[in-house]
Amino acid sequence: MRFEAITIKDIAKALGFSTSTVSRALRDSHEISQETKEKVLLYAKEYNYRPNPIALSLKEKRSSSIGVLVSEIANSFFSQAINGIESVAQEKGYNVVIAQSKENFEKEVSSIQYLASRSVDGIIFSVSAETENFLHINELYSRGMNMVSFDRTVDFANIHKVTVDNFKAAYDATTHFIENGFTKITCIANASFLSITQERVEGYKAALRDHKIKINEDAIFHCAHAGLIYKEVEDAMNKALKNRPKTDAILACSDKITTNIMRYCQNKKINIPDELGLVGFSNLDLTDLLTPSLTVVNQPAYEMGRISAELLIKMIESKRAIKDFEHVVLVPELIQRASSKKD
Amino acid sequence: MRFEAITIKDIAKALGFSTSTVSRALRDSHEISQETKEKVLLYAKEYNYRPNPIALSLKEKRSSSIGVLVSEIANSFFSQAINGIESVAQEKGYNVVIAQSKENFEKEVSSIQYLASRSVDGIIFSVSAETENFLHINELYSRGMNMVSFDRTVDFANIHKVTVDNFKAAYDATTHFIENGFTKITCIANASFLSITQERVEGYKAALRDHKIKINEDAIFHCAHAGLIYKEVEDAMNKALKNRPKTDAILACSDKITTNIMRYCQNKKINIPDELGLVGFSNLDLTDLLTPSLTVVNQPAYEMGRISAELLIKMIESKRAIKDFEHVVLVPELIQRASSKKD
DNA sequence: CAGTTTTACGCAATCGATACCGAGATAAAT
DNA sequence: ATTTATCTCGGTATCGATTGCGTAAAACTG
Repeated sequence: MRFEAITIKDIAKALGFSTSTVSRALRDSHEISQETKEKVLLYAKEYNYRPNPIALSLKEKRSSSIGVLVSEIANSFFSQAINGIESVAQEKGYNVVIAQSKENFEKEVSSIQYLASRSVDGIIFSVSAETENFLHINELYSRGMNMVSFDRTVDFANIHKVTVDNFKAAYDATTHFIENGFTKITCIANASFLSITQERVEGYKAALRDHKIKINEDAIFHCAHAGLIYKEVEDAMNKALKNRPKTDAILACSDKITTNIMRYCQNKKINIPDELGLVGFSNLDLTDLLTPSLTVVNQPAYEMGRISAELLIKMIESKRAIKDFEHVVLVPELIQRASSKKD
Repeated sequence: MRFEAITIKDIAKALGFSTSTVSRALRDSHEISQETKEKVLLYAKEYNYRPNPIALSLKEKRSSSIGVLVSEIANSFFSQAINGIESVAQEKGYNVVIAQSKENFEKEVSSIQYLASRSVDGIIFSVSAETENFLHINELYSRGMNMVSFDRTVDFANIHKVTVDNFKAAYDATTHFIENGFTKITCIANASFLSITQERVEGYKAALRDHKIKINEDAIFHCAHAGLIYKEVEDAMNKALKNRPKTDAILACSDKITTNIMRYCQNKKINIPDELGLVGFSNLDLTDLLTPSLTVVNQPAYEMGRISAELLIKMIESKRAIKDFEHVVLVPELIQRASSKKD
């Protein structure tokens, strides 16, 4: 079955005009008489005429749609970001096409090529946890695709980037621990080559350094699948608590890692914060309801999505190639709750 | 800036063939010599040729994309459902265009018209909490748009529907309460005209009836904005606990209502389950970590998304109009935890 | 060897909308 | 009265890919 819409040709035939006349009448051209315009507009309105965007896309060589590539939709951070992207896109007359990498490199490559082959006008992306090289991104980019990198960004110089100040986020979280009497702080983060991981780990180290606490590289763990798999978090926690019996706090550097650490502590009956302090990066809106309520680093995901979409659309609609690339850095919020405060 | 892809015309010009020959060579037509085919395929591969989907759409009168209308992406149920839709779409070569109603009727109407005007081949939708009439759906539907209704469904006879057994879900949850010694059970649900609300309320009532517990209409509350606004849940809770001082349990009939009730109880220092039992509809994966761990009705959102997409794509690709419409009813799962069990 | 079939390709229309160019009709200017 | 604008409108190419139809050359038949 097929949805049949009325075309400019139908209107032309019905009213006895040519398609060019109808087209011009609809676009309120000065070279069409008032009388003709009225007839056409009336008919168009009555039959609910809408220009076929596909025909327009072919003609204009643009599709008025933008692609979004994230690792997973069903992740509060990304769904909030998509929410922001979608809201701007709607305002500006674009639609949003979504693809997921599922933290898998091959799927990321095929997804991004899929988006490109679907003729999107631009792509907003956050790389997967397995993405060590950016050839696939670079290839598309150098062929002229408009792209904005957000959250987990890439090391190109000339591309718009929208991130949060991950260094500061981790620095503040670590400092918060120290100020609350925790000193044996373990950091469990995503894959080591991700931009966000490096920045967060650096922030963590800097805070320790500034407070004259010795940095122990064995107290830094990486989860290759972004904490998606419980076992990788479990392994890290086992090692963290075994290697360093005095570990008194954990800085969890991603949403899923945070959740899985909570689950681990519940399974192992580890009391938070008495036995172990916890601060996690999380965008879930339930963290205040956990027991103990969870101290979190909350990222302005919606805002990141909005800004990314605005930058991308500005780029798409720009007449000439962009020379000045922006790197927008937003400020994450440390929400202090019970999980990081000793009695 | 614009992304320039190689076209069939470029290949034709480069190799000295006509576009028809190139097209047929790429499609491995029998009327093209082996030699020519090899030349064309080699060149196409080298320059990474991909057919322009927009041109194909115009020709084939289909866009290979499906629209999804939900109330909110940043809702675990819907993001999981979209996840399922996207996975099927990817397999079958479709892309997914997403629109949100934000539980607002006007936005739903404009969003669905937007999707239709974007030439999607079909639409999967769940109506907003404000949607009392279905004229906008019916209008599109009668004009031949392929549509699948999921979750919050509509009362048309001839449309594919994918839902869960909401009656059973509420019946089982209520029975579970009763079996655990709760008898003064209040039900807080979404807007009264939503299909899911009616089914859940009926299930709740039936369970009471079957256990010879008097049904009190004052113990049934409706949240017009699906619990999105804290105040509406707060108001309902205030009335529930005031009007019926003996209320000993709450059946929360949606994700956001559940969360907000938790928040309310925390604010008011109401102990769950000692003072008040709680069972909520929720698809969050954190509910086991709450204190007390939350008894939930978990809906197979991912599966609902997959099935909806499969039905829709089958419909799109069917040669003739569908006559037999399916109503797929999945079984939600009651996960029994601490919030609904007295010591 | 004349006639027929097969092979291998090109031409042109099509999808819907737009825009350049041209042209008839009327009005205004010389 | 003739020329020149001006106003309105139509014809047609275009975007990229597909496909029915036509056809020249090669291969084959009797």
